[in-house]
Amino acid sequence: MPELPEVETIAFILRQGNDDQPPVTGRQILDTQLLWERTLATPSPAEFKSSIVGQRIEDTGRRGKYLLLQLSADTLIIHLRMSGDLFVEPAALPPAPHHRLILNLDSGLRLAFNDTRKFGRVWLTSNPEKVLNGLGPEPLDPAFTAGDLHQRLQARRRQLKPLLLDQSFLAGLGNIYTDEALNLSRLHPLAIANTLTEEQTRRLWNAIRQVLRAGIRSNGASIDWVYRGGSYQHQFRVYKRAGEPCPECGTKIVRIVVGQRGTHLCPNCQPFPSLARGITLQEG
DNA sequence: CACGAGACCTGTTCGC
DNA sequence: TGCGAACAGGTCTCGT
Repeated sequence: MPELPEVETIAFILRQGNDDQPPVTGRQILDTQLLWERTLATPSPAEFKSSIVGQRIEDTGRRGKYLLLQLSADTLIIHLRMSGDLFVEPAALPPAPHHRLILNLDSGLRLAFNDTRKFGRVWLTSNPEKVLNGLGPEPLDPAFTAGDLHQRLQARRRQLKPLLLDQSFLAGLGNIYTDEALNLSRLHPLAIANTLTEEQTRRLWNAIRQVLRAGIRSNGASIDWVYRGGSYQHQFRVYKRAGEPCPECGTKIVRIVVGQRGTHLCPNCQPFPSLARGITLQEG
């Protein structure tokens, strides 16, 4: 479910609290319940419990789509994948359906990892770099420039959409924000990375950062029954809008499949780059 | 290096 | 109404 803006929002709420739940920072972990074993990537369930009990949650953060809980000694890393979510709730409640891991905290609270589809994973480690080291740059990092993006694109011959979804190329984009960024920058999802001009690259760089920042400002996007609190779905330009008019030109938005992912675009604003592909083939 | 298919899972929505 | 197919915000692995 969650992409960079949703994970950023969750990290913020865990740190600051909101109307629905108090912050978890400062709370000590008293006990754990692992309800679905495969949720725990590492270490073993026994080692997890003995290591984490007694540690305090010092801070929360994010890297790509990974949620980071800095504990007294270790880092708890959580990836929500498609359907994961976190709840801070009274420790006395019976576990809700789909709760996979519960951390009982002091003050009568617990932090519950709820994950309908069971794709989510949790790591407890003293060396978070080991889990995170394959990730590409953070798109909102001030050090990540349009020039950096251009250089990375020129080194690749893949289609734009699957490349932008590749977390080792750039960390944090998922299906929603990729479609939105491609539409905003007027680039076709099947355009080949190393054919982009500097001007097109700059548009893409701007668009990626713009949609991610807008997503964060809206506390992320909520779709169907998954996730809560976000409102960015009301600003979607193309995602899940097949058949509806493009906000720029009114042309009907089209849904295609790219790399087995539903992909939404305006065929007028994002024309298929047949010319660029032809040149590449002749040169290659 | 790049691509596609299949796996991992459960729940909702779509089409007939 | 009922029922199977398609689809869902992600990633990993394997074969070509």
